[in-house]
Amino acid sequence: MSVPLYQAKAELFRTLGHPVRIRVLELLQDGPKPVSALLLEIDVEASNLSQQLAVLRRAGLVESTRDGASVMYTLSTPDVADLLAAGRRILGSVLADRDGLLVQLQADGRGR
Amino acid sequence: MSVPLYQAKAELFRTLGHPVRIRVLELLQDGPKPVSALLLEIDVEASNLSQQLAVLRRAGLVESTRDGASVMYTLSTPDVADLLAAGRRILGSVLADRDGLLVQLQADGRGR
DNA sequence: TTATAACTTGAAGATTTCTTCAAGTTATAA
DNA sequence: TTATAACTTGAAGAAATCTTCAAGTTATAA
Repeated sequence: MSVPLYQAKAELFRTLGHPVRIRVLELLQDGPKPVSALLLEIDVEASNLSQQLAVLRRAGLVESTRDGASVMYTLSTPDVADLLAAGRRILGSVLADRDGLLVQLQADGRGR
Repeated sequence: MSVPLYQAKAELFRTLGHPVRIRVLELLQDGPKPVSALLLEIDVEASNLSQQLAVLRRAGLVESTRDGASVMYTLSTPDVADLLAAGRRILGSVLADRDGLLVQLQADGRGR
């Protein structure tokens, strides 16, 4: 019944393995946001975003609370920021500047 | 046709999203190891391990060199360790939250 | 009450990823 | 030369994940 630790880790990383989910987490680093705000910044259909938010919720990475007609999302722990930052660093050392991604990465790092 | 940064990030995380690949990276943190040594510690068929090693190689996370009849694997950057450590921390805070909820839930159930 | 905005959900087909198998290298031992 | 150990590879069916659609909530405005 107990899930091995390395499997829990794999599941955590797999949860991050989707462009929309990555974007959501990055946007939430700046503070709680309603779905409508996420929709303005991420180019995806509402139902699709909802599906991805559900994945993040199930993994325990975000939490939602209803606020009137809208629903607010928050990172459930600020540690998520560390993970994203570590990811950025790895990309930096691993990416042999394919089509300028490295340059984007540097700009991104300074951004926040 | 450049790959957006957040997509590259998602691919990186997805690469980590497999128990065998996680274990390989963890084992390689202690230094280079031949496939035979990995096989001793990970319960998986040789061909399956090879497939997973190929995924890690394609992602640029590990490098291999032939040494006589055996093949040595190394982390291509020590930054990988940071990523795994960050993952561990998140798991810690997320599981702690979960457990807290579980306790609450049980207490609530007994209450009525 | 009715309508609408803001989201979520379940289902289903499309796409990816996994696991396994059979076959193929490369290096060394007999 | 032949055999064997140590790995890798391509292919194929199984399993998991994605995207989209239709339908359903919940809260508020008309």
